[in-house]
Amino acid sequence: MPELPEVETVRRGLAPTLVGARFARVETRRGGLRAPFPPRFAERLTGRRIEALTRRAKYLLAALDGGETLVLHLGMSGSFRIEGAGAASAPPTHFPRGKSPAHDHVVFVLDNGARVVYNDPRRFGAMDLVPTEGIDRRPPFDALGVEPLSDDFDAKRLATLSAGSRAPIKAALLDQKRIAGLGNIYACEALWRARLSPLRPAAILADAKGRPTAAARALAPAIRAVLEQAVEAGGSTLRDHRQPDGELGYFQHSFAVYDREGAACPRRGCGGIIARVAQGGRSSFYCPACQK
DNA sequence: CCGACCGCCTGCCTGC
DNA sequence: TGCAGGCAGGCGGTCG
Repeated sequence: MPELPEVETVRRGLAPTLVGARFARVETRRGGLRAPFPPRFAERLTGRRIEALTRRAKYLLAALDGGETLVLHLGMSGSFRIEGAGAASAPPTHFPRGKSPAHDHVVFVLDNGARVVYNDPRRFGAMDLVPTEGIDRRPPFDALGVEPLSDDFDAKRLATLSAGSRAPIKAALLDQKRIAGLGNIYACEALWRARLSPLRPAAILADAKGRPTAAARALAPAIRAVLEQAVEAGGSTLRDHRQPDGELGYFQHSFAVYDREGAACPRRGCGGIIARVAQGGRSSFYCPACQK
């Protein structure tokens, strides 16, 4: 599920339960996810206090006392749910599609009585434990681009990191080394808002001197707006665990173009039909009538 | 250096 | 109804 807004929603949902608490016990139910868990993972977490929970791109960072940070990534299908103290209700008896207890891979038992359970059917997620000191200078964080919701991101920055690129603009938006946190959905949605075709070369965002073009001045605010609105809505597909069933789960949202192939373009007076094209093995959705 | 492609996993939907 | 095939919100490695 998780692009930047979903990860931010998860962060906000988990923070009240996690921050200030200690890990009383950590259960790993397999040796790892996409990669093996680090050595002595559970033992190194046990007894540690979570001092802060932050987000960088699509990563969650739980800074612990003792100098290490728990790095979490949800991959394609990861989610957390909170059970016990701090949860809105009893453990769920109903799991959304695919989210069976068989895919509960890690359980964090906290000293405040809560259990934070990580579920991930496809196991594309990741967990690591790394020194907090200098974390930004080590992989994968050293390679991440600008945070699109930060003050550092604007049309000028977008132009700078696109100048001279021969990649399609859609591919450039998905490149985490340029902009960190955009995924397929919000890249499609931002391009629609900016009326730009995903097929155009990224280089059109900068002029010959690397200055932002009108396209960049449309796209940068569109990226920011779609992400801000999605965060505001609690993520497009995840609802936070303040929901009555106590679960971080699905909240279907309506998109302008994403997954709407064949539907009418929602832009007033456009009348176009949403198309789908494959780019780099990913689907891009756009309106050929109004996105040029 | 860049960009295209593949593999990692499982579940769900489609079409035959 | 059954089943093969395609597809999915991410990432990192390889190859040209």
